[in-house]
Amino acid sequence: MEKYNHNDIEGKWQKIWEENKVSKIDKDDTKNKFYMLDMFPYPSGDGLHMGHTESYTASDVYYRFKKMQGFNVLHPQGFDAFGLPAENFAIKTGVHPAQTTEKNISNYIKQMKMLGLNYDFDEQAVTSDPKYYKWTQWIFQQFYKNDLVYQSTQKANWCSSCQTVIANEQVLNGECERCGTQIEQKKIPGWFFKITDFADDLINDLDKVDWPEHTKKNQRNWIGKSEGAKIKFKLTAHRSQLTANEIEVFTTRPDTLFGATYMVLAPEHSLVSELKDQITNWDEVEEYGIKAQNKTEMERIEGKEKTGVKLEGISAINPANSEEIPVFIADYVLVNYGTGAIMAVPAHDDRDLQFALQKDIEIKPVIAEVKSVDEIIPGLAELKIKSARESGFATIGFGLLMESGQFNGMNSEEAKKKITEFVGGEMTTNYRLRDWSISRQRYWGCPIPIVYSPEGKATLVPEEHLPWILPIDVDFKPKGVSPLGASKEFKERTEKIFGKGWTPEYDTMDTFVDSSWYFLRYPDALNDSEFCSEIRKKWLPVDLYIGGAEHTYMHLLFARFFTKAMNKIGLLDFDEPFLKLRHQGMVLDAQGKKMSKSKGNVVNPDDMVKSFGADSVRTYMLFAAPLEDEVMWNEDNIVGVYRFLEKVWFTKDELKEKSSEDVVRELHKTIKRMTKGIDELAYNTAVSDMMKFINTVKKSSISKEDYQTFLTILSPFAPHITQELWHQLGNESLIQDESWPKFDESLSKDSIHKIAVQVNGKVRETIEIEEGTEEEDVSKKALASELIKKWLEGKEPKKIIYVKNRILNIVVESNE
RNA sequence: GCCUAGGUGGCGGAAUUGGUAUACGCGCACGACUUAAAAUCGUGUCUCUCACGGGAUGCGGGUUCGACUCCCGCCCUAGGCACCA
Repeated sequence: MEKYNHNDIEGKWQKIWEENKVSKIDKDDTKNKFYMLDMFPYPSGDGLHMGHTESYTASDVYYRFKKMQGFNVLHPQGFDAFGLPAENFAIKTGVHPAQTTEKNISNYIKQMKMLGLNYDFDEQAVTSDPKYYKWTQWIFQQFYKNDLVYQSTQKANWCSSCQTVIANEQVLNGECERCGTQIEQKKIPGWFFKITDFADDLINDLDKVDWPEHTKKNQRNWIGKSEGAKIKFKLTAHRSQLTANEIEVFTTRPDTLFGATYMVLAPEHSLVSELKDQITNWDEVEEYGIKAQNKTEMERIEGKEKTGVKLEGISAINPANSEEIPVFIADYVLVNYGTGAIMAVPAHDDRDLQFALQKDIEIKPVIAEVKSVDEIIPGLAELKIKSARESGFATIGFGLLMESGQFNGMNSEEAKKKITEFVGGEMTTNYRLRDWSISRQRYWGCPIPIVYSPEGKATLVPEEHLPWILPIDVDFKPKGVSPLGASKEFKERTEKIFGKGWTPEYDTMDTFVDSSWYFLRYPDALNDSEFCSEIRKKWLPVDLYIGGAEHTYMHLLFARFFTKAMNKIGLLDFDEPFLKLRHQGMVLDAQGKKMSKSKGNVVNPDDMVKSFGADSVRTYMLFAAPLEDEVMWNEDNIVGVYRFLEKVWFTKDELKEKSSEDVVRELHKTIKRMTKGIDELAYNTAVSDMMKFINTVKKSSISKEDYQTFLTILSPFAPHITQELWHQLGNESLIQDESWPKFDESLSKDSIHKIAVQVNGKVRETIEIEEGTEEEDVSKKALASELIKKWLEGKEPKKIIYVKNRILNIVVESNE
């Protein structure tokens, strides 16, 4: 008996597969197409991590399964190669990001091949490659021409010491992660994509796609559509004299207008400075404004503590009841959501209530959560106030209006419109989604193909000059402007083409732009004259997309936006990029902790493959937990899968003329379950089904033919060992020649069922019945059992419930 | 704080979607083989009880003949929160 030597087998077949180019497909043949897409990795210096390993194996299994089912499967891979880590590395070491990236990519490819992942690396998409980003820039141009791009400013975290914008995640307790300097919020000018134009489509079209429900829910919440009203409040100053100023608020609850007992403006609201002369505590107001400016958005909205400052000398008039109410600025109101101002109804909004309790503002309930007027008891308002003060929670439900003048007794929904009308407001829709700011003050990104005239007017770089190449003569150290500003070549190139005094745009694009369309490139990755030819576009859209749940919001939303925008322009004839989406969970260490370099608990797939083989690593990754759950990488457990493969290996030496009947039945059952299981990406149970099968075989006997069928269904998980055995049995190429086996429905079912017999819901006996036994006969058999007779204690059954082939419940009495 | 998901043996997990809770794997214990060990094979392994039986799916309630599964209220963990990818 020959030992199972995974290293020899895997190396040998990987070499043969590469030489025979088994990953090549005819891309012009889209008749029976299936587009299987992976989220492409950022090629970091740490190499492929275990999360990639799981996700890519999952897709590789599905790819092999579909291929065996006769589909022409596109299964590409590429690299999201622009990004900050390479740039930071360059700042530290001076090594150019292009060099780092190239090195990392070749390492990634080596690792992917080592895992037996079958990609065609001749046609990749590498976002930092000018051949790729030429089309990123070209799409930017199309967006620009179609009025989907504009210039504006946005607040960002600014580190004055590093002289650069930094991400929220690099801000620790308000300080720069790198140098500890206090972070300020600075207004940065830049380019924006009009994603909000598509807000409604981005919500509604989720109905068209097969995605996890929670992912859809998250996207809807992120877009945050809310129906409400805009209502204007007049302002008074100097002992209640009306001023010319008004505050417009956005509210989703205009029905509670009579309960608005104060107003809040975002500290940055333009009206605040306009009212400077009327505000008698200006110093305090200004100081608060500066503090709020330097908080990140999350610091402002998190936590129960609400802060704010009353604008002394100013009041507003509640347009519903003409009452004079105080006006505050508070940082829990954000300037870029709604109108940047709110009417506050502490009785019916938790945040308003918290603020009101701190500032001792009147709480005025105006909604009774009841269905009929009779249920509104006297003193209800007082009760509600008391409960709000004690619990800290407002009542936010709907119901009938009270304490609201002529609207008393009206239901909330109707009152929304009526009250809005009454005060001259307007019903409107508001979104949480903001336009996409794509400018980054970074080097290692796609240059924005814009140049400025000496007068400062922005113009597109004409298509003939694309790719608008990222200059290489730069110093990576940030100096307050984008690194591209330091390039002599870039400036000279611009002046040479456009004339003296012209300057290029120095910012690069958000790397999310690159990854928002890469899947459109794969079908025709080598095309120099189009981003994708009409023939190759038939591969699109993606049939199945697998990737991490951490991309639930941004990447997936941006890619959907790109698809919709390109559809609108006429570049694509579909408007959803990913028909089916599934996530893979995170891979944690054996203690359930996230793997990170700083913790020193990173597991390297190379080492795992060396010790256990790619087949074991692949199969174990998928066996350890459901795909979408977290996987704890426990090295001790992988031996179970290794032993399973060894059993498969040695079974080759024990083949018999004929399979025993239980093996035949188990085989058909296993094929049936695997066919369904792989299709649903329920890989963990699919692997356990195969283990059960082998356990049956060990106790029985299997023929060569049935053994080969089993190798076929195992091959997507463990392609190397199955191919080797396939070869040893005298066959050619499993992956290229074999099709997915069919199962015999009648053989896949048990003929005898063990069913549980319950008395009053408790299992008291198990009986065996044949397939197709009538309910009556099942009852008879059960009632004839001595054990059951004993438990019935001679009482008459009240009710008998039979669930086919599963359970029979005899109800004698309820337990009273 | 807000949005979303999840809590089942010593551990990873299974449960035909409301029908015999703990499949499969790891670990552990005992046995076989061995001078011995490793490997392999076999048996056992939720818990309390001598037993008859009873109790367990994060905690507390509810619906049902029957609840890991559905409903209500808590607690804990994870992901995301717009310049990391």
